[in-house]
Amino acid sequence: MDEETRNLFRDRAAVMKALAHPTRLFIVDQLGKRETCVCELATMTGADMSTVSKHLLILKSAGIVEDDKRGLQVFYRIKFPCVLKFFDCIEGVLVASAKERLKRYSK
Amino acid sequence: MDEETRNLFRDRAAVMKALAHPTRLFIVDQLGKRETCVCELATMTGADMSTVSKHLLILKSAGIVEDDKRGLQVFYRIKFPCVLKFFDCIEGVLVASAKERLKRYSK
DNA sequence: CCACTATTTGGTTATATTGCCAAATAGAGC
DNA sequence: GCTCTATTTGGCAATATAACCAAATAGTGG
Repeated sequence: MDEETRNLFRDRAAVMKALAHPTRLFIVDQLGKRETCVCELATMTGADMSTVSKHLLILKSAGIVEDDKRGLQVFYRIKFPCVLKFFDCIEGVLVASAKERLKRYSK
Repeated sequence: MDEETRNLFRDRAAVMKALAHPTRLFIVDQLGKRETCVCELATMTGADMSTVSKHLLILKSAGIVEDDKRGLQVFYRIKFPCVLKFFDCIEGVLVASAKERLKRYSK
């Protein structure tokens, strides 16, 4: 594997990494419905606002979301809706795993 | 956010996490082309075979790949090709980020 | 059974991530 | 300017990940 290939997969992994957290996935899912401010996301997730803010920074740095300050509040929205479509694929993986587990135990 | 929702996003994140590593992304990409044995993946990635084996276990536990032992070798193949389609989305995110960075510096 | 090869497992150390608290920043309205 | 609210930033302790080496396991062929 050459340097360039290595860099390509490092960069791709960085984007995936940004998505690889329950709270961040929830946030992305929510932003897929409508743009939402930090305070509301904090209430929804039950996490500290500073924690949510950091999660949002991670998503923003990865280029997945963008923000928009209006008055005191900062609204975040999703930049790449294609990310949302991936959830169905994930869901398929989860369902299949659950079925296999079920089959294993019922034998 | 109720317990059930929390669990759902935890499970989804677990799958994303399995994908959120350069070597594992490379492996998934390669398995998308053809099933491949551990030894060849080790050569391709330049990583220790034990390291590759652990990465494969992570992907397998997540339900993304499956294995098939034939003789001394263990071949891995992808179970959910839809994962591969997500790469295009990621690529879009990366290209957009690169463009923005370029624009910022050329001003 | 022995030697050889492919793979997995265990263990250790280094590094990265997370979440909380406290403090800093920034805009709104009196 | 002061105060209140929303957000971000800094710092720290707890936890999770990763990579390497060595050792164990498993199948092959003499």
